[in-house]
Amino acid sequence: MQVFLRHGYAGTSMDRVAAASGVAKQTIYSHFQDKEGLFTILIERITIQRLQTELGSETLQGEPDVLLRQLAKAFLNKMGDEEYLNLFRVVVGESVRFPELAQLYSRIVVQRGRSLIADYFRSHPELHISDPEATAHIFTGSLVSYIISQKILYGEQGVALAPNRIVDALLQLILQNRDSG
Amino acid sequence: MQVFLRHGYAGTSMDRVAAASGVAKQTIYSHFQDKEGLFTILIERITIQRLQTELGSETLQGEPDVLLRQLAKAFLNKMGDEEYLNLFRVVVGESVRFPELAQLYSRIVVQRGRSLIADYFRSHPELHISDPEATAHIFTGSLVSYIISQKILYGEQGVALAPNRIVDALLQLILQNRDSG
DNA sequence: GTCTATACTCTGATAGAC
DNA sequence: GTCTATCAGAGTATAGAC
Repeated sequence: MQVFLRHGYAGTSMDRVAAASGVAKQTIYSHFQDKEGLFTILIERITIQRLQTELGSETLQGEPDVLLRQLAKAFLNKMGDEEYLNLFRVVVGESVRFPELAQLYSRIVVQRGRSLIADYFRSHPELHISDPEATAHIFTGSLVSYIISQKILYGEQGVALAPNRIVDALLQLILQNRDSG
Repeated sequence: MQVFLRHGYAGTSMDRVAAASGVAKQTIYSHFQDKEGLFTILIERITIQRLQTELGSETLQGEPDVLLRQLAKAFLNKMGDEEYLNLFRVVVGESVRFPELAQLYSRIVVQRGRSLIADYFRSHPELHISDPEATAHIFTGSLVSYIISQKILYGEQGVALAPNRIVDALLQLILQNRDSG
């Protein structure tokens, strides 16, 4: 898995996989059909595993300004992890060759997170959010694209943009229309 | 170039490059140092070329609600183009192996677009945007992540989210605090 | 055309489970 | 003693960089 995440599908040789996992090549081929099957199952496994690690699918509760800020921070932390970045890189990089994996990732990670937040927005009508789904996308999307531009495209070595500024601006936009009561 | 964009770096053979470009392999090696050099120069070239096609680096002008909507639509159109999607896939997928390319992409495409919009926000104080740079990131980032989730991760085949809903929600958030005059 | 890398297979040997 | 899983390595056919 580490090898695939680091070198991508085409850049990974079965010899290296065997060496890294400490087993004989033959053993791998007795458990998995071929390279493609191994890759597919590994990515599937780690993607689903990520879901459980991340959001225990609990419903979100708490004061909007506190909870949303906390959520944003947790989100940035999780996605900033090197293993997570590599998973994203591989899924995006191989999305043409392995569209089912990309779709799995989309369903499991992206859509799940978005609807969790959308539900939260729906349960807080005082925020006056007319389209919770779209607003939830803006919330998560701003954070995802921040990680992409800073950590994946190494934009932080150019003009760095502090994470707090994104979070502050985002919360200001989302909360500015709520009832004062 | 088409071959690299479609199959990634490791997945591209020089034989195929030669066949696709209609020249002999030897000719390629007489013009470029090696596979890595060819790849680097091609991606550099198309990235820079994209900049000019996209935003002629003109300053943005016009009424916010009109201009921003128009800008968002144009943005979604450009990024939804298949060649553009493939460029993004390759740059992200190879960002560990070719960090300079990722950074070039970040500087040329991401940061340039962001500061163009930030400048526009700065020139419209009636919008009361306290952090133009961060807000510009939210604007572009929401659109980029929309394209990623819909077109790259094929999320549109799951729960589709109409582009208009994103744009509407985004404009509502950004414009809701402006002076009525 | 050359030389290397790679996906995948075949063989024979080793070791533990019952 | 048989069965099953594993291992190490040689071997094949093909693709690929140059």
